[in-house]
Amino acid sequence: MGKKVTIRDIARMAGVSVTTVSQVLNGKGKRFSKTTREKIMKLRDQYQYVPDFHARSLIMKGSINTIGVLVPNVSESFFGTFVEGVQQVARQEKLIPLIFSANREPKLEQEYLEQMVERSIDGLIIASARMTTEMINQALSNRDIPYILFDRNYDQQGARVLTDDYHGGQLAAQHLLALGHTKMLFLGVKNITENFKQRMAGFQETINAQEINFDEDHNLLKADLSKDGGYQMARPVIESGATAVFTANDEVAIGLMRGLREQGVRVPEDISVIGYDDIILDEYVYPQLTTIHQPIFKLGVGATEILLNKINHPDAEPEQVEHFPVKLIARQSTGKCQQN
Amino acid sequence: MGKKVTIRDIARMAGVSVTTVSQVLNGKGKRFSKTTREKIMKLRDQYQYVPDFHARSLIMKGSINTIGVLVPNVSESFFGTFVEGVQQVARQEKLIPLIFSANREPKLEQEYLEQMVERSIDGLIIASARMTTEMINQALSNRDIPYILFDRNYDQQGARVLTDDYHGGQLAAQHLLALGHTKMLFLGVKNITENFKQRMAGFQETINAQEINFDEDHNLLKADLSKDGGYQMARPVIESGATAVFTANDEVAIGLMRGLREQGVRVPEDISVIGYDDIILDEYVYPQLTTIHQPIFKLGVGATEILLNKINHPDAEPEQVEHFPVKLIARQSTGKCQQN
DNA sequence: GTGAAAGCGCTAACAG
DNA sequence: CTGTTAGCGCTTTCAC
Repeated sequence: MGKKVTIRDIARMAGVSVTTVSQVLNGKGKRFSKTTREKIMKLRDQYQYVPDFHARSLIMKGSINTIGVLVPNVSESFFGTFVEGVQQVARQEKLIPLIFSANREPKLEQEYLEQMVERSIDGLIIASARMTTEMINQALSNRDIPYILFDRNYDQQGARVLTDDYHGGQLAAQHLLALGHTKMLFLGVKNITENFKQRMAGFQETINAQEINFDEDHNLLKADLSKDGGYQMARPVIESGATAVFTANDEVAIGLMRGLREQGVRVPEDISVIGYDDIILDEYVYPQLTTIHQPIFKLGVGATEILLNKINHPDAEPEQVEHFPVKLIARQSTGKCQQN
Repeated sequence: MGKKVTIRDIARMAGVSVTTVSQVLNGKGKRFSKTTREKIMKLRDQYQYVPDFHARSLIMKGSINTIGVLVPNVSESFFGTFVEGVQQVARQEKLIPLIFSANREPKLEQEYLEQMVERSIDGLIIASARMTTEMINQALSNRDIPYILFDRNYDQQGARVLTDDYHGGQLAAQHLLALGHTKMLFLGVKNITENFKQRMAGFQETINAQEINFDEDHNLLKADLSKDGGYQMARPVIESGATAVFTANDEVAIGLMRGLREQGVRVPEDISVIGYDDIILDEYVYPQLTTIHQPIFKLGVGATEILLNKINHPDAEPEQVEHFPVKLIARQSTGKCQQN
């Protein structure tokens, strides 16, 4: 218990040189005698020698097998599942994922990013819709650490995994239109980012194509991006007179449903609600939430795979982008428009 | 873009020695001329010099301001909230929390623990009910890294934050008894750990004291510790004939409620359900979940504070234990027993 | 005011 | 088969 055992201690005790110990312990010791090897191994076990990580990575730079994962908020189911996807491939590849949850605060994101740089991680998965490429490069001190982007602005550069948010918006609109709704609302968010913009654009344009009016002045409401955010918007939603609401994501939808219920509004009889993401929760709320499915876990897997690829082939083609499909999952929170 | 700028580069460019640069950059440069200082600062900004973390911690061991947080599963709301608590104080204290989510796999827990040791973190928060003190010490290579335990076996040694699980079980029983229930069930988990044992003990003994029968053969069912686990147990719960169920935690309760609903059983009219933890979700499900409240966020804060204290005063009193209160939150998932 | 030198714990040529 | 030497990037005496 206590003081750290160094490679030198082991060497001294074994009566050999430091090199020998190092080599043997790193499996490069074929050339040493069996006796020596065993002696060293025994000593290592006995004193529970663990090589110093920092000393090690000081020399073998870049090969530490650590990746950083920056998410807005681990405690959201969406990012929790995403991280699980990352972890799955990380484990296969013997990578250690360092998870940073920045609480949606740009300053913290920046800080964590810098931390990761200092710790010379091998690569980075950034799931933040807020940061611009510029901010990222800034935080990365213009070093060429491979990173991949997720859930964020399309116009940025960089390798990334994408889902078609525009199409997701279309699917939501088509579903609601097919159910006969004409008064529809998009419950967006205050700090709008590109992915949400796209969802709304797909939604809006599909509706407008049916010669049904939808414009930002009358059919757009803004909530905080959370369950509570959705909850708070129940009254405004009711007052809007809409019969169907498409929300920025499932968290907002679940909050909204709670609010509606407390106001005595029935879902879907009075108002249909459709969310976005397909988080696990959707099947556990009542009524079960109709939503646009994103393959969240797979996104985590995909992001990690692309990153790995970038790490292993730094000189490869410039920007790798992988597309993942979205689809409609019709459950119980949407129904025929009853207002005729 | 590219190659890393070292302190030597800066020194060379400034025409001074490495020492000077180091001193100036670490704020210990009062003794240097203003000109020199400014020159160095300028160069640092210009080349975006960031000191190498590993080189640094190799020398100044132990003062890196990093703590490790090992949780079973970040994507569970409970641990997500807990981690947020940790982060709050971490940020105030300028600590970087490294989050590891071990997916409830002992092997992974062990592996991550070893990783943290290698990276010479300053301290450790272990939220795993599975690992024994022995396993932990083993993974920690018997080094004296301060750590604190959470959500786990009481009989273990070590500083920790605790809530009174036994009392929580009592509260649940009292609540159900007051509602007139006599046929009660504890929906426990397969891999039982001390915290769950305690909950059940408090529950069971309170009930037995009323001369109502409750024994493990008839009144205990075991589920996987997850929403799906609870969901799967709906049928057995119904078949048991119980009018009230106390679940191991809220996740299980929420899953169970979904299962019951799908089987056409009403909550609370037919069966009352009471959970444990008071996760955020409880207010968003329908009916809102009655539960035993644990101050999850505060537990995270408390754990971190104790750890910090241990780090800063390694020689202090042996084991610090902080107790946090639990309380009953009566919502809508429990009601009067209708079976008379 | 400033710098030379030592060394943190480790690995990797290169000699023997 | 094994050891010597050099050095990763940085901080820290201590001498000039």
